Amino acid sequence: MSERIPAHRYTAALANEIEARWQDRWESEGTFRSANPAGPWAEPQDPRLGRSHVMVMDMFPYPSGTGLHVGHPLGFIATDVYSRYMRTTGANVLHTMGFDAFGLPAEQYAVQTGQHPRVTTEANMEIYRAQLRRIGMGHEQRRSFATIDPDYYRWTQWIFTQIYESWYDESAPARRGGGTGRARPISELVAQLESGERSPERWDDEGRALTWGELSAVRRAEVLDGYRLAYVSQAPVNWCPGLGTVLSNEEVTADGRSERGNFPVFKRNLSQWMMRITAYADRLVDDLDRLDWPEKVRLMQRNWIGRSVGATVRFSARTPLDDAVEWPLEVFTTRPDTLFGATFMVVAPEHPSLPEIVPDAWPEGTDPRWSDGAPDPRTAVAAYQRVASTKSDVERQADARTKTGVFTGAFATNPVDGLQIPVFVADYVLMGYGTGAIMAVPGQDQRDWDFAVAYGLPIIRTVEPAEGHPQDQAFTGEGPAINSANDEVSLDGLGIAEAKERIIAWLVERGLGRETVTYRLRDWLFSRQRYWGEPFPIVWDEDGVAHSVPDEMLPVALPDVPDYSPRTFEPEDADSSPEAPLARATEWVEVELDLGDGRGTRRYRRETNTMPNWAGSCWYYLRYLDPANGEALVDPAVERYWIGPRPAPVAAAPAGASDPGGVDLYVGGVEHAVLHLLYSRFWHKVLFDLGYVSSEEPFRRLINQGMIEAYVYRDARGFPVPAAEVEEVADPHGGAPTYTWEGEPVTQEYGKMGKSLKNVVTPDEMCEQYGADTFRVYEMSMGPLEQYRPWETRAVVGSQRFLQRLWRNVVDEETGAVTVVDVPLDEATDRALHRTIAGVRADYEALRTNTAVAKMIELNNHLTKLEKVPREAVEPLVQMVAPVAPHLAEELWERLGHKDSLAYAPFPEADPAKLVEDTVTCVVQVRGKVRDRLEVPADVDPATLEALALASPRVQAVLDGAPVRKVVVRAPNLVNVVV
RNA sequence: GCCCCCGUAGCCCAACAGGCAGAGGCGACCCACUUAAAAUGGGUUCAGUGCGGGUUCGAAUCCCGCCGGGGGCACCA
Repeated sequence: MSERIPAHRYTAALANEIEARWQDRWESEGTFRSANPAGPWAEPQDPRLGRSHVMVMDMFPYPSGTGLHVGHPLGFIATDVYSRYMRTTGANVLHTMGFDAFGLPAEQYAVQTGQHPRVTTEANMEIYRAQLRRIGMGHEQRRSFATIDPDYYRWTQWIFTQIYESWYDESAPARRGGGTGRARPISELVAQLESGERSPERWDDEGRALTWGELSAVRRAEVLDGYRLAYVSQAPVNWCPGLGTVLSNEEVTADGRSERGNFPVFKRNLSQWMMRITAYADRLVDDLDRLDWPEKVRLMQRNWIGRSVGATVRFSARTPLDDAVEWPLEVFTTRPDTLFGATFMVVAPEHPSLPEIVPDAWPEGTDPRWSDGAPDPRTAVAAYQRVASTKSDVERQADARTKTGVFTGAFATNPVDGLQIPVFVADYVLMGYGTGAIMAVPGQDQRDWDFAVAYGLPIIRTVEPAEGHPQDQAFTGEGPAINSANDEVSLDGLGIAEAKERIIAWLVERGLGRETVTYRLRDWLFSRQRYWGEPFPIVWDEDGVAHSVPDEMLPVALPDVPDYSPRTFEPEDADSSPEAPLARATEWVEVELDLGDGRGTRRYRRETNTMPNWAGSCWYYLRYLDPANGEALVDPAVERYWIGPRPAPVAAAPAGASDPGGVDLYVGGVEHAVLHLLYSRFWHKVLFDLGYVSSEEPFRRLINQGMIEAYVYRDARGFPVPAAEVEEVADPHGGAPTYTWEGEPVTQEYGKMGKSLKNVVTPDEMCEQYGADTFRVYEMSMGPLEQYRPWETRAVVGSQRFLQRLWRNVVDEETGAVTVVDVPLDEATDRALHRTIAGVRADYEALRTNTAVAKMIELNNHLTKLEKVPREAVEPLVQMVAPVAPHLAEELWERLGHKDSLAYAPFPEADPAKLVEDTVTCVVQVRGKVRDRLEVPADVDPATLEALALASPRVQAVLDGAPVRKVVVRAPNLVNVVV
């Protein structure tokens, strides 16, 4: 059996041996080291610094206990191929990989096993490192780190301190370009407060404005918290008893459950750390235009930020029983042009003005539908509030269609026509958006229409509906305004945009309203009640005032504790409260420190929350640049060199846009479209504002790699069976095949790869059975990087055959001797070679590795057919293959007589003269259908070509004497005869 | 409900900027090597581009409407 296989065939065993050897050599020679211009690793003499540079990055992995499956390295291989290609073009390439190592699974595993999460996490990282090495990743090892390294999280804490010690000054000029608004050190705000330039806006009991000097330390801290970019707030947050922690909005799904674990989430008022990401909402939206990112991701971020431009309009509410008292009630609307159609108002159940505006008794003639059978408005509103507060988000969701609400007994004055309109309370208006109150315009809003119909309220159309628009629906489309005039202003006949402009101008003039921008984005909840995360660099003094820990005391190390678990609760126990595990480490919590603020040594309590998992991934790309720097998170010259703004903006940027800088290529899954990528952009912009980085964005170009999916087979009971053991049974009648497992029929479905689905294939198995290079070639030839595709192990052999043929084109399988000959290329081979070089180069450049591989297979197949393989053809092919199959390529390169690694050997150049053919095949069409083909000189002139085509007997036969109306000539490729 | 992406051979995928539908791989079939099988090598097969219209001399490609698949958002005023 095996003894019949030629001794020097490129088998999995030989591949494995070659691969291990080259991996050792790359490591010992430091092949993938890139050169830094400054900082601790400065190598200013490195010749690459004078050439181009590129930073290539993958979203770093979380080292889970299950290791990698074949889907995970797809993006890693793609970036490795690109990096290896770029090195052969002379570029200084930075490509490394670290680990996102804080996080919930390690902590949960630690809780189960009693092992420290650091121990299990580090063991997992070792497994990942071995797996990545085995598939031939050309990562620069010395730049790798994990977020749990104290040297790393020291700087994560340092950035937190910078954010904490900053405020957003809306009126300060932007650091670069036009406009205003940037983060500034809080000390500059304190100076303004001290000098009286800015008022702390605090008053004594008599209403006299207090000066900064008159405030107590506690009240000063409170004032500053109103400005800081990181602050503690007592606010409704997402409390998840099942996980024992609070969660950010981004971590809660639309149906009110935790993204991780799928536990119910409740709104609770709790004191928590927040990040003022909302201060950056505009820049986070606007700068998306300057990035080369998938449109889909940019759209998701725009939706998440949810900027909408509209107007705030002041209505005044009063009760019929007490005419004298008027309460201003502001609404936010994106359609101020429809103000004349506002026939009622709705406020959220939590609206703070409700107690003031609700009267003691129903007004005369209150519609019985409005009162919900309650004896008076106060009872009705209180009952409604009670029901609304107990409804979970899921329940609210479920009743989204039916509109419920109750009349408050109050009326409001519509400022455009002075009409009295009833004020309702209803839960379809949310306190968390706009002002928590709306003007209801049933004519132009379907929700308001539904409510109006349910409660018998009037409907006035103020936009002329389009022809054929159903009579029983709101019209939300474009059309001329109608019924929209008072003594001073008329919108009638105007389109929506013009009408908005005119009415806003009128409202402003009368002091009744103003243009307003609102956002769906909320501040980022930044604290978690977990053990396995970065401690906050914050201590609390005995007055309850927070202080940041001085830089020289960083890192604030995570202490060892006997018990890693936060207290978790029954998932449905909404009344439980979070308890952080660190709070139990009393020796760590209670400290005496001199913060260097002139107050001397004092007693403090450490903050016991930890940072969310996103903190470490917010800025790791910056640390890759300069990981050994102990003085700064990154040397400014190093940052400017690698990711500073480029001279030209990205291709799709709007005219006049400047380049924001950032990582040249970032590849990762679309699941991080909002969370990680939004948080990271926010931190980066703060660091930019404070002058620590020259780039305005972290990731200049982003690609979302597709997922590798797999078939799942289930038995009669619906349980997954091992996919690898399933047999395909061809249908004898040519229909769809069926599947069996251990002789029993099973069903096939398509989906994710996962342990519980019993369809996991690992890179280790593939390396063992085929070799790493084959595995890499297969993954890269399955399709475009962005595409989702099914894994098919039996198809891997195609890639192996390709490498075997390539091997055989250089090495004799029986003797191991190199068989290439030093003879000049025949013309066909020469042309094929240069066409391939040109094509492969363009494909690598554009990350189209699948088509690059196809072209190389084509050339290789051509060489296979030659009697002897010329060196002049196969050497460039080996170089071209190197980015995808680096071990095999290095081995062949060495056997071909080269001493140095080909990692930096210049990529072959195509000779343009050999890309143009002397003769080409011209297609002759009649009425767009191909009727003949002509071999013509490549430089044939159109008139000659036309004559040739018309003279073609086959064309004449098709024409059959019909008059020719027109002849389209695209010399030299095509002639189309129109009759 | 709104928005985005994708439908090409039995399967995975090519087709650059509208111009010959096929580069590559898997499978299937045939042949060679083999006692045989596997492995390897050589060859063959297979769609008119989801459906219906339109623009054009010419459409997989552009436009409109459906159908199917995937994803995002969802009482956001």
